[in-house]
Amino acid sequence: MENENVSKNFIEQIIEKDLSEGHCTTVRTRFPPEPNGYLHIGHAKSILLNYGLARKYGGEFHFRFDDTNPTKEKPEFVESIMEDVKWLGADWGDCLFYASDYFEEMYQAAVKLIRKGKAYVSDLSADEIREYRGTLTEPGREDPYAGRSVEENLALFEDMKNGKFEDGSKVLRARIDMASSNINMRDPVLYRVAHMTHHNTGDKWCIYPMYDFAHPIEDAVEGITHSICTLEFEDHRPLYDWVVTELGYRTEESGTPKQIEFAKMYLTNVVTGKRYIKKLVEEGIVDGWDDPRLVSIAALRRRGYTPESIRNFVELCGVSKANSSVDYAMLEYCIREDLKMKRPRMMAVLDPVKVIIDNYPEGQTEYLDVDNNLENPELGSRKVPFTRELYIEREDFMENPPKKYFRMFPGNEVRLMNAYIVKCESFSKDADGKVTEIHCTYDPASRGGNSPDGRKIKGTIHWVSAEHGKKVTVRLYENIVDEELGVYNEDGSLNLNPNSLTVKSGCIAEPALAEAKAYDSFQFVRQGFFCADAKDSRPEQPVFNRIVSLKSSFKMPVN
RNA sequence: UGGGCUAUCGCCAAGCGGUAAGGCACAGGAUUUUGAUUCCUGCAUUCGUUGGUUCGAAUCCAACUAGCCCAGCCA
Repeated sequence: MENENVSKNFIEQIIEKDLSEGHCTTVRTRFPPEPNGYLHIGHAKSILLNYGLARKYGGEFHFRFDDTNPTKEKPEFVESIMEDVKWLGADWGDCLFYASDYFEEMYQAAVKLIRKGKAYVSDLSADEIREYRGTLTEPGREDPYAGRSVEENLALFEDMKNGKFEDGSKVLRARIDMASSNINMRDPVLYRVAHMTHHNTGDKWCIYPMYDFAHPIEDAVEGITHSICTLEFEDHRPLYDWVVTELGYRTEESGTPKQIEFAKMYLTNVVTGKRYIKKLVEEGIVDGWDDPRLVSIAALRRRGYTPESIRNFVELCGVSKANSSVDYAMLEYCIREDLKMKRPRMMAVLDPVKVIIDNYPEGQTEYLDVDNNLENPELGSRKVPFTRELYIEREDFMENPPKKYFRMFPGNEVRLMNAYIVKCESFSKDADGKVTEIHCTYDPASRGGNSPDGRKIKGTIHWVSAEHGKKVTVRLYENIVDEELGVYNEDGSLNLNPNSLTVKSGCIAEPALAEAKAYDSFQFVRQGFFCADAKDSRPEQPVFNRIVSLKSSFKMPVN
């Protein structure tokens, strides 16, 4: 972010222009979620964008719950949202706000508009309002109640506030232009009646402001300079401007608060829509909002993604106004990049086959010194037990290897990582032709995996002592792919691809891995990055979720 | 078919009248005790299309085409 060479995105350009032309003297941004669900990767972009901008220009970042509609909001969601924002590292300091704290101010603002003749109380029903609004191609018609006097409107609005009217029986509308080509300007509803207990204000209010009226006021009250939101609000900007100028919050010179829109982020091949995620959760297809297959912040955390990797990802994606879908490979690149230097690299065999070293003493255990991360000595080292009987990966042995296969096959020498060079002498198969046991001899002079005579050993494979190895559960997740789910069908049918979750129960890991604690993550040698599941880990047998696999493996030649 | 917005490599994305940054992905090659990493190398004579202005256009103008958003008392 401090890099001078990085080009500025369009929002930064707007801000710098405002700063240099004196439209504002400081920068204040905000992240205003409605507590009606869990945050996902798309929100992370908004959070980090707003937070990053505030930091970059030495301004302030506000975290505000946009809780103006009690019918959809729950305290459970404010908890989870707070946790996620904190985890992402967007430090809001003491700038935590609730839109509901401004209800009085908003009420007074509405009264002000009525006094100016810019708002009126309407008795039209929701259906009637829709009818009067017209369509995309036809203008709307004047509300029959638009002619009420200021005094009448004042009295009616006060009665609305005092609970004299049923839900839906009256609304306060702005008086703008029923013929506007922008439907949002056709006398939008400012306040509706809803006799409902609000999670923050309780039963104090029975009228609640609409987003279009509330949001500009919230921004203005907090001194937000740049109100950054997504593209679908572009058509609302004239209304935002109307509210903020009619109420005198914004003058010609200042120009702030101002709304700026950017394109939402979509990821290829994953379900990003809050609506769909909600459905998956409610139908029990996934195991909660933090199911590792989802891209909610909670899920990414449980899966083992780090805040740093997500920050970097968002940075890499950039900001623009063009609708786009970022390749999932970009996210995977970011987590690999972040973890590779800072996590221990351990050995675990996902699909074990037994290896016996015939010339190694029976009953002997050697503890070999192994660096936790060859590229980062700061991570120290550990002792790994080596014995006569071991497990290696089934795919690391082939009876009839194709060309350029340089792992284990009869007569070939390979290096057991950090241990010894061994030569495959023989093997046995069961009735189905499945390899059951492989016999090797080892070169005692090659301790640590060195070749004392300098001979080249092309293949290095990982292994686990049969005697000391511990069982761990490993889950290899595939992302839930849109097409396979059928989430976009008319009937909203959902078909979960059975391959989207694979449990490999037979995984044998080196002892150190059995001690993993929640959220500990490791690079399993040649298997990718894994994270100890915070929800399912048991002391006796930890569960690891794969974060992302390593880039490639041997590609079998096609004959 | 009213209004708003967008269009630059497979995917993001710079560029703001002076002759197409960068990243991901991909493909070669070198090093390697992870077929990982690292390291080189390659990867848009062309910017949705067609015209125009200009010595010069992805950048300005015009027309067209495609995609997204808007008719909640949701946000």
